Amino acid sequence: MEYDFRKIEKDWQKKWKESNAYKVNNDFSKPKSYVLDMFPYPSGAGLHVGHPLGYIASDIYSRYKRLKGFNVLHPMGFDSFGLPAEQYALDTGQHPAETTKKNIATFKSQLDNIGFCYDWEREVQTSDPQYYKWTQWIFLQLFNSYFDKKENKAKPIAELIKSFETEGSLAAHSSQLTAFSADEWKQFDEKQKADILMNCRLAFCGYGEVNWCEALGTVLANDEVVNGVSERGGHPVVKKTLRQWYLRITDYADRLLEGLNTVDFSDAMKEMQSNWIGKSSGAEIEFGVKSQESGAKLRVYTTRPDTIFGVDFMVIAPEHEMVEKIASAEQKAAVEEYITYVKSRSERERMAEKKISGVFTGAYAINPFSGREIPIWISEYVLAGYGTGAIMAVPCGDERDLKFAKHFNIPVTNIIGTHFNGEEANPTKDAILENSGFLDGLLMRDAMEVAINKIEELGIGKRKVNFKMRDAAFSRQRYWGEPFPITWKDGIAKEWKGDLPLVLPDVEKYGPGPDGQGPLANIPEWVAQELETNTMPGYAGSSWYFLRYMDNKNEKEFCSRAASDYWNQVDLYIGGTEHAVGHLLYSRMWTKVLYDLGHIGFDEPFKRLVNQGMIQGSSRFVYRAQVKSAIPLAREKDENKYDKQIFISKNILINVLGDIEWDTDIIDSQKQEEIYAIIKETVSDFPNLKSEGPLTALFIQKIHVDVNIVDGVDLDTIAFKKSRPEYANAIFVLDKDGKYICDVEVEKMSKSKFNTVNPDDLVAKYGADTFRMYEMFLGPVEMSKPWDTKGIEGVHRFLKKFWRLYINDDKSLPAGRQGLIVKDDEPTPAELKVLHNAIRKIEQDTERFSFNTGVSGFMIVTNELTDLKCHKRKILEPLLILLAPYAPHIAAELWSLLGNTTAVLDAAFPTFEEKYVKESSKAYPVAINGKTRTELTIALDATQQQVEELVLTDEVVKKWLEGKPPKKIIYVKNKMINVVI
RNA sequence: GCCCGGGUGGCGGAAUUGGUAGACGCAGCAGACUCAAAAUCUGCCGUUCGCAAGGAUGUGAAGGUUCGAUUCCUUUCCCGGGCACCA
Repeated sequence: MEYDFRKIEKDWQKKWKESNAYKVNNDFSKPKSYVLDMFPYPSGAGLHVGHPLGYIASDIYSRYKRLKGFNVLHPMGFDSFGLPAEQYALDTGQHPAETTKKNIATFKSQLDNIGFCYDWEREVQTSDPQYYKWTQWIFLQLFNSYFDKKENKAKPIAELIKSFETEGSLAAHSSQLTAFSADEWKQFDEKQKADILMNCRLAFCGYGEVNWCEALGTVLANDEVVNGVSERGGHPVVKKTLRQWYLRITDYADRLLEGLNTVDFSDAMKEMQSNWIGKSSGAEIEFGVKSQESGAKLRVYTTRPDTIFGVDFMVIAPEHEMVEKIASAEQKAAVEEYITYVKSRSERERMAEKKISGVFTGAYAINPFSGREIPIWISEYVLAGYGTGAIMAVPCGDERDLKFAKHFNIPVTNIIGTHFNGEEANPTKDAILENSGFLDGLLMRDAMEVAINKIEELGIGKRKVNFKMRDAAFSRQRYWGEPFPITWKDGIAKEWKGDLPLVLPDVEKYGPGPDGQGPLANIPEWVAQELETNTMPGYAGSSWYFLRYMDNKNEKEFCSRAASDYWNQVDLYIGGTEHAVGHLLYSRMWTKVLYDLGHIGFDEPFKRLVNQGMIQGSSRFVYRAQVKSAIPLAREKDENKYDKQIFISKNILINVLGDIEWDTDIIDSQKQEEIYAIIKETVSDFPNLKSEGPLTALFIQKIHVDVNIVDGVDLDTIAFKKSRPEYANAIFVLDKDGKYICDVEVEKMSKSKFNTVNPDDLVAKYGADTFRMYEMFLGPVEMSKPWDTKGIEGVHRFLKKFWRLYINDDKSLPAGRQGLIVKDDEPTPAELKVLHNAIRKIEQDTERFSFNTGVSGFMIVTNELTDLKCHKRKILEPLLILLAPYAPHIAAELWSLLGNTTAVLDAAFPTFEEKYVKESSKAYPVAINGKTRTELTIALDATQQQVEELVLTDEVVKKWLEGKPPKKIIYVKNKMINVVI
């Protein structure tokens, strides 16, 4: 009886489906565990082997928790709104809903193939009107709320309106609001009131810059812009200001920061989030400006007010409102030219730029303490959105400022004496200040307070806490997203009065609307209702989906309070670090808002977060030789002068060309001759280069080849010929051993690089259990690594070996002697020790997410029990329960073959018992000066003195001591012994 | 540029708290079984010197702390992720 994984897996998947084995009930009597994966965007390319890495980990953990007696919620769904489906619609005219539906069906069948324990009845899809009904509802909660700065929480905006009527603007506790009295408020007209309220709402409208592509008439995402032009078509892209929705996430900055102390995320993750929030304290200082326009003030934000005497120049953002006002007549042209240049640059480019650029405005700021005139510059490295969009530059203490000063020959003032060497800036806070007027002689650390106090005293600035984080842009000029339930009349935004959901209408075409508006602006009926034409961004639906899984059929509420009180926080959330600052911060904010408004009972969504690494693609390349024109321009159109395609094995090229960088497909003429000669050996009718004329040359191109037809680096030449019609008559120039060797490179896994591996293929060949265990065996879940299918055989072999502990599959034996060989004999102490070591190992490794070592633990226990020839029920039955989370199908089959009528899914995880693994002695490594030289078996309760005596009688130790007494003998109980000589 | 990770044999990786570097698996080599193949089993397997016993060396690089460093500290190189409209 062989391990027939195909039959076993098919049968069990069917049984589990029929018996609803994965159905999760809101059974409030049991302890709960909520295990969640970041749900996928259902791309047209389908699932590749990178996707399931986290899903398998969470599936193992869910099944493990179930064996431990928990009611486990482990759902799956789809983040099904998004740009790629819309782009596909633009290209093909197919409705995104149609393609999305198709893609989801593919994803689901691929997921089911791997044997996950999802309860599909709880599935959510963000583009489903029954789902986005509640996304819209939550948006309205945000729209109808404000952040009460005093209570530090969201409250209904109706309460604010009431307070305005009695207290005026004081009620908002906001410095940004222009002051008004209660009476004034009552006098305001509707528009004035609406504008003030808009400044308080958690979801509000403002103006923001977008990547505008005039030629395409549309707004582009950052990754659709490459080197300042559109990725599609290469059209110019400029900044354009559009009305946009925003979420006031900055009001939650402090709570988002503090909340990190209450969750179990990695330190790296917490650090990334707190850096993103970027809380800093310092001062805003106003400088008088000497320019054509008198009375202008320049407000800068600095975290180092103690360095105010070291300011040698100011830098303001090119977008800064003062630029036009202060630029001098002589500098005007230069300033305008610079601003035009900056307009064409993306924010990313501006920050990543190593080259220093900038222009002098011709104006000067006045240092309020020294009266010094400080030149005001413009540079792209200062962004308008950060702080005040203006900085005071202190070159002796800031590297970027120093580089700028050096580049433009601005003299540098040293205020920190010997701490500054003139070459490198020193950002220390521990220097004694010099050249610093009233701060002279103070330690910088202490001078900060002194400086701020003085600044406040003089009324030229104030203490200020600043956040780097900006409010989250929440609208897109796109079709495939949630419509806003908002109408606009006379410039006033109002809640749409119809019943949610406000359904996304069909459109004729997916192209942009007029004036940079989204496609919805093309629908007369939509516009006639004065509905908002923007749609919500991708992260809207994903900011709260974990709540919907708890109660996804609820038609009255987004999630009943009973369900959210029970399932509560996600106990374990798995996903990639690429979501560190986007999705995670947004969903944390939404959770806090829902909590503040009393809709849920917790204000952090994810209790524990585990990051899964990226699976990269390992691309394979072949080298193609062609005879073409030597002139680059002509070569583009030029046909290959030989009618067959010739591919040369990598090693042959390396022998001739060395291990060179392949950034060009042209090789020098002498090497061409050598390669030509080699080709000629295989291809006798290959055209003579010279006879084709002097303008003809040999070109070698490096071309991606599908990894699935390469075994390691050996190309399957027959499969290759079949892979494309133009390769049908390909000729291979092979190595001496007759092999075609491919080149290898690690890249992102993507269809276009032919390096994707479909889990379906591997499941078909080795089974889901093997696939699951192999993905885990690859390495730690958190680590990124390139995919390599080699090695999966080893895991498959292990499962076959495991099978043979239970079943005799020796075909040479008569049928009667094949089959189950498990006996009811009592196990020996050695066998019990092996089992209990395994229980401890698997339990620990599963708890700490070390699935790779868990798999190797299974291999070890299988090897050991095979060596012991152990076929005893009391050992092998508990072992099946250990294996069930990792390889559920084989475990279920053997469990049932052992005669069990209950499901292994609901067995009880075996209990580890110390008594079976207890040792009385240990083989200690004995090191001389830290280098292990021998081993001594010593009782675990031995004293230092006993150990020293034993060690000194050892022959190996004596040899190293050469008769001299040791300086010291270090004995660490249960670890090691070190003899110092 | 800034922030966060990672770098250990031919390859994936192990070493959980500073304590035997290379568990487990792949690949490779040698052998057993077989008419043969597949499957399975046994042994070897970082580099280097040595017949061997044994020694030297070795965790990206350079330094440091320590009886002892893959692990801690400093400097540095390379690779990956993020940087606000991909999801």
